[in-house]
Amino acid sequence: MKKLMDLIEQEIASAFEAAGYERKYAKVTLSNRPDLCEYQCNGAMAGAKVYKKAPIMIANDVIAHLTEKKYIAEIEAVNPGFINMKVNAEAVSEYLNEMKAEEGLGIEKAKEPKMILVDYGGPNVAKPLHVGHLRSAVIGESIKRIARKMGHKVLGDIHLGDWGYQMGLIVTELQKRQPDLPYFDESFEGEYPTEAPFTIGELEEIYPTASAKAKADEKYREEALHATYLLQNGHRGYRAVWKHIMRVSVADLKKNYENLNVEFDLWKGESDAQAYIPDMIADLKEKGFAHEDQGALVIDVQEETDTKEIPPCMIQKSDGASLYGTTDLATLIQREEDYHPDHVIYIVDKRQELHFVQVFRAAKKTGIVPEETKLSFLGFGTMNGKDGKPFKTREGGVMRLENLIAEIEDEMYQKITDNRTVEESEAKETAKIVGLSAIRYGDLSNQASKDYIFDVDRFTSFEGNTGPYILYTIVRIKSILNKYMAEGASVDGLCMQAAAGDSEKALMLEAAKYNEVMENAYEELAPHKICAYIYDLSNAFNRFYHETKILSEEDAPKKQSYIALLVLTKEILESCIDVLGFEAPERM
RNA sequence: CUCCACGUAGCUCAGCAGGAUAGAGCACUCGCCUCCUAAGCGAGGGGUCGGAAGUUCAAAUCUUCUCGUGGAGGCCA
Repeated sequence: MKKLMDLIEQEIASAFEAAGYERKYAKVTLSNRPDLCEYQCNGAMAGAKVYKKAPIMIANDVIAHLTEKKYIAEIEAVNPGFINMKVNAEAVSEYLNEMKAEEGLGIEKAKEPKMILVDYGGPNVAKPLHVGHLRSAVIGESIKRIARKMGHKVLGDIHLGDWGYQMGLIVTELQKRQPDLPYFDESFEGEYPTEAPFTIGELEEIYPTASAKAKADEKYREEALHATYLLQNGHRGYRAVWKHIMRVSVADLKKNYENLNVEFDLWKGESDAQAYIPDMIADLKEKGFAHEDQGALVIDVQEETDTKEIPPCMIQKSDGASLYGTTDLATLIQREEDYHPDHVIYIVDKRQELHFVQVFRAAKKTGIVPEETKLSFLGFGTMNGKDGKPFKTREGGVMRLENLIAEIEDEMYQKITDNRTVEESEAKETAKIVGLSAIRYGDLSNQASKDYIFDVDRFTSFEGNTGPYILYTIVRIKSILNKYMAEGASVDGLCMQAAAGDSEKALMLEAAKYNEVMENAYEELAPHKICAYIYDLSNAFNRFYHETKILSEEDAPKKQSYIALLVLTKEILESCIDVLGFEAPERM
């Protein structure tokens, strides 16, 4: 359904037209002076020059020609030329009733759904997830869900780092430790064991050990490089080891992402793109897109309008090996073949921006990706500790994601048991749910592109702009609705009446913004706008709650109207937190 | 050195397709539970929006310069 602001704008636009002014000046915005009005239009001032009239005259003119007044209840021109409006409470309640009855709470879904692919996560196999992986996972998941909410067809791809030197290192170290394994017996022709020769714990230890050895020992490094080469060229035993690594590691990653409530539709990785590389390189050479430069194979991506030098996109090192640009391009070929996406969104550390500029340009220039396909880079900032420096453990090491989650859950558990007496198992479960909201909301409430400070105390607080505060608000509503239903009444099919009080109307106007906020968050790929919105909505609800005795209201239609408003508020909040990737408990 | 991002209250952050008195939260001071979760609500103090010019009727928002911080700049991702 249409946005409330657009409905208001239509009325005022007709008045602009009737008064002889262009409709485009009728842009309506939310009032920045809530003490004066609810909505405003500043078009009279914008048009003053064109029409050579004082803004206030235009404003008065427009008001005089306002004939449709379904939504605009009060309108007033104020110097120098503001047009201030208040909305008809009756129309707002009707709007909300319609919204409540609709499937998607009034969201106007895309008429032509796009195929969108979100590339996020990006963990390396055989390495534990650390806090650096949090942002990509949380932001990507949210972008995916927002786009889905807007009616698009969206696939999330984890894009595993599962190929290359790191794998060679593990194979080499494993061979040193267990040389008798059949994988390393060149004459072995039988079936390899189905059981992996290591656990995830061992794997996580093998990699850093091997990496350290390679740095210290040139010979070891060469062995690892050779193992990498053999693996990539189909060495039977190494491939079998690689499959074990993948199976063990992916199982562990799935578990960890599940704990974070992050779900990938595709578990593709760099290895999947590998098959496309030889043809791609041959093709790029043949068509003249790629040329040799200082021994490496590159694609020029410099454009005339550039103010700075953009280095070429490198697709092959001088030793013939491929590198991340190669894989990223090949992955695009694969995606084009498999899904033909209209839009690919990369959720990656912002420091990789230049690399993606190169890849995007190369992809477009070479026709790997059609001209009309949108390629977006959503770069996120660093997660810092309280000291403003990259987040570390107390000992100064890299913090594992699962440890961070556990720490937050403990903190939450403490708070829950300190505040109320709850059963052990329920407290644990609630701590988990609320803890996750604290982490995600803490991250998402900041603009993705900026660095932010991860402050455990602040994020787990129940006060202020935090996940727990939002959940607390939802729980409050649920509690009232449960009591209402316990009296034998049903919450279904109730309708709202026009708001009688200020806090009620404020809550209603806030609720009416839902579809607009969601659309805007989608267009700008900005989950933090949803956070800001539900914080406002929660505040509006809590104010209303404080002044209004809902269950003890004696006027039955009024009471039902309150309940209907509560149901709608709850549904909006739940829809928003779902898009942010967490949910509300029954009690807390 | 070149390019990019950021700089808003003591702290953490919004606002930045220009609009009226720059907003929250935390912290600080005060008030509100015989009443649906006080993990709440209300009130108060706290700002030359890093600095300087410019564009405009109007600049935190746009442009240029400048200072500070962080980042990137062909064979790691």
